[in-house]
Amino acid sequence: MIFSKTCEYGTRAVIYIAQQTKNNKRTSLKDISEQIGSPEAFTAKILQQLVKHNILISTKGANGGFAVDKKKLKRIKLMHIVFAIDGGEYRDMCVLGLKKCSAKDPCPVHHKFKHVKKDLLSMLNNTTLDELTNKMNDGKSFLKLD
Amino acid sequence: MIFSKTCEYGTRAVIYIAQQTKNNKRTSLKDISEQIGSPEAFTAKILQQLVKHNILISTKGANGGFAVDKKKLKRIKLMHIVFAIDGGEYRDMCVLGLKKCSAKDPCPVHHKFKHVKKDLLSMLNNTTLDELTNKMNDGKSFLKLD
DNA sequence: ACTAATTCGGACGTGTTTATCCGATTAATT
DNA sequence: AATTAATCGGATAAACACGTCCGAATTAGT
Repeated sequence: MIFSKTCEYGTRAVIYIAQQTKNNKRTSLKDISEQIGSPEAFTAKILQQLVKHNILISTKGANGGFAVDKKKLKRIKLMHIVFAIDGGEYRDMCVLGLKKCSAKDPCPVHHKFKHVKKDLLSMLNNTTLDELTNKMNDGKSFLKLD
Repeated sequence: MIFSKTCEYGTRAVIYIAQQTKNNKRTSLKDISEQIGSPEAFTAKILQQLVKHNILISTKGANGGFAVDKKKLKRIKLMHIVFAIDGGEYRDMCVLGLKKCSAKDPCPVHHKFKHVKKDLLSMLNNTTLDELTNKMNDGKSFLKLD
């Protein structure tokens, strides 16, 4: 859909990990993939990527696992996760796939789409990890639904 | 990006064809793919699909080519093209990729995303082919930019 | 009738995303 | 020291999206 599957799994994982972090728990790959309903080995790759981008902290060995730096919970935005995985391509996306679609040289849909794009980007840019975990803890949101 | 490449090419093609139709010209695959900058053979497949979905009319043989039923120019919406190619998946799309994300059982991003989704869908649902070709004829929009 | 221009349909090839597997490494527990 | 539980990194496989090729069918013009 709008984001790659990698990005979807990655975001769900980060939210779950952040939630556990708030409860002072580190969480393992196995636990994560079970809780968010994602393939384990594939999720491992995604988490590695997020560690490299300093969104997650990992510790090896027994009792190891993943966590989020608590100080960063309010600083990390959805945008950071999405950009870490899918790259910054969303900035200049064009509905019709033109490489250089701009206000000056627009595709026919440009001006009707720009508001949607702006809203999407500001949503990604304003939604914090902290906020999302709160919704989880309220018990009113889910990371796995079939 | 947001739509598949197939869908991007397809939409560009339909807009170009509609523009030619307005000038009472049928247009050939070769012409189309040149004008919108898409791979010819691949575009052929997409156009076939759009013919099957009654968005385009094709005529075989010498002097053949593609056109849009003029009476439909104001009836065909961006949505119809997108749905014909990518399917109706956009209706229930979830940022986090959950199959059954809804107001009742939402993912943590659901309520922040629903406005964006609504705007996107209404944009697709309100933008007519006629309107898009007008922007082309004004010379202020492009279907090919590199 | 013949030729040229075109779409149609099916098979095939390529590339990217999604996904798995396994050995190496690290750290806690016994 | 040995065992166990975990992440890391590289190779590989499967599925899907993207793209090509070519012969068959159709139509217009000569």
